[in-house]
Amino acid sequence: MAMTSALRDVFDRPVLQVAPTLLGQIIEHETPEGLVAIRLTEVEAYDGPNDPGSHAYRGRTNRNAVMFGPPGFVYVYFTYGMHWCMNLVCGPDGHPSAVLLRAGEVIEGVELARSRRPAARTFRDLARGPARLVQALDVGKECNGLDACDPASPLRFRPARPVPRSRIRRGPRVGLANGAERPWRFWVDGDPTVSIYRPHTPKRRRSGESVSHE
DNA sequence: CCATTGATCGTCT
DNA sequence: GACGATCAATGGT
Repeated sequence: MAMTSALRDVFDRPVLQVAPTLLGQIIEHETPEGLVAIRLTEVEAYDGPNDPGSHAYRGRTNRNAVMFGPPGFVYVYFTYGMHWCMNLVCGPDGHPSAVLLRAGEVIEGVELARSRRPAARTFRDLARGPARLVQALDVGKECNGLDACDPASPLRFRPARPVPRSRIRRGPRVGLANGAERPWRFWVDGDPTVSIYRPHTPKRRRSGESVSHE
């Protein structure tokens, strides 16, 4: 079937163009428990083969396969042994780029989101961070490969008024060992739900563990 | 507010 | 075998 729709056109452009326009727009997940909707306040762009910070930098693997498909689909990955994060695939079919959804404001289903985020002390912490956002939505690996542009998909993109360019800031990406300096993180200036910046910290070896040759 | 640290396992080399 | 596109708890200022 032809993969065309006005909604998909939002994502079928270079990822650096798409990323800032997603701010202010909405991602929502409908489950048997109910609906949670989040207005995006922070995202990061990852540009496949040219980007040492991207999961697609070293080519296609089983994990990143969705990134190599058509735009508007959901790429979910597992990290740090315990967290899930979600992206929306951008660019033309075959170009592995995507936008990581880093933070947002819960605008529907606040009580449900709270029940899924017992550690969140405040409203603003419900989706303040990529793994937190995914937890508030109850997204996991079963959502990998879903079409966010299909109105029948449980996990879908809902267009809304984008944030004006004048209120958008950009800066280095978070938590990357390589490519962090590229200013491909975009956020809504002054929004309390934007995540706290943490630079990459290499993993420390526990004392007593051997150090390889050197 | 800030800095530090442990948790935990899929993925790739 | 090493390392994460992270978070929460803790303790200090």
